[in-house]
Amino acid sequence: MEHDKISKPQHSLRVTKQRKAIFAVLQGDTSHPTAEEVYLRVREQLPHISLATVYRNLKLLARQGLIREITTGDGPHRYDFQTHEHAHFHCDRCNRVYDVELDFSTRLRHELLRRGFRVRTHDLVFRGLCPACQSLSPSD
Amino acid sequence: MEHDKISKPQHSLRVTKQRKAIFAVLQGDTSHPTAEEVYLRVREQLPHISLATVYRNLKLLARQGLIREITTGDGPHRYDFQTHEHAHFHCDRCNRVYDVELDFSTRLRHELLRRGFRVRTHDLVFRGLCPACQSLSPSD
DNA sequence: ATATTTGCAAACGCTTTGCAAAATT
DNA sequence: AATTTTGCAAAGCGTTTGCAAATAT
Repeated sequence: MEHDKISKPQHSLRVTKQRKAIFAVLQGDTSHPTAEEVYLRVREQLPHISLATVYRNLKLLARQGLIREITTGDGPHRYDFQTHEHAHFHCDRCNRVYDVELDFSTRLRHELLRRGFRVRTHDLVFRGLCPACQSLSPSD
Repeated sequence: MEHDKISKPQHSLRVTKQRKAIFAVLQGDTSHPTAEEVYLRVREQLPHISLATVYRNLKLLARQGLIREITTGDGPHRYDFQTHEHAHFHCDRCNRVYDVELDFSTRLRHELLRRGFRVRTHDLVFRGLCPACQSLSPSD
């Protein structure tokens, strides 16, 4: 107990039906759902799951690097099954989040390293109007 | 809330002492303060200002493009007097936010445009350990 | 057998809001 | 005079947490 910090066991993730279901929902949903949206979809399979469990697992899975947490800067976090290098576009109008396949970080991470920063993750989020919303009248 | 910017009339910004003080604090503080921190500093000048007024004005000034709102993805928003193109680094350990002068968006914005997106803003936030925190033992 | 995980409810941190009074234009 | 802005308190949203029971290892 005097060596708490170093001797803590490594949180071995257990395979629960809730965890599996959450992961599965995300795997089959490319819309970058929020925790609430994941909850609603998981409930179709597990009607008694609690929202807290969804939040807990999304955080956990993200920390493990199995999924990706997206911070849009407006509203709730979004979750992405895709963990590979890519950016996002968040539409001001419809709130949809689009994947943007851009390879930009290799060079930039390198620059950060040169400046002495140890980069763990990064988020590149563009905001504006998506193609669909540009073709609508400004009022509706 | 979203359609404010397109449907509301010209919001002619009035020059109040609160607004001036908030802007001035930000101008003289390169630490990327939170709304709460701005509040505490403004209170030295205007002891009766309310936190709500600070929040309101920071949002307003950011919407006008006079200051920049930074979303770190963890904790409160930060505010930056610097509005020119640059990225940020948010330290996992000390929570400091560093400016990172990187020129990356011209090319990327161009790519987004080609894909039909109209980009209004973007945010690039790196996370990890800053130089100062790397030289400390993991426990303290 | 032990550690983790769950559901529930309550609390949390940050931010926004309704209102009447005050200040700016 | 008209409109915006303020301070206050209350509510809001998204998220986290303490707990005892249930479950996975």
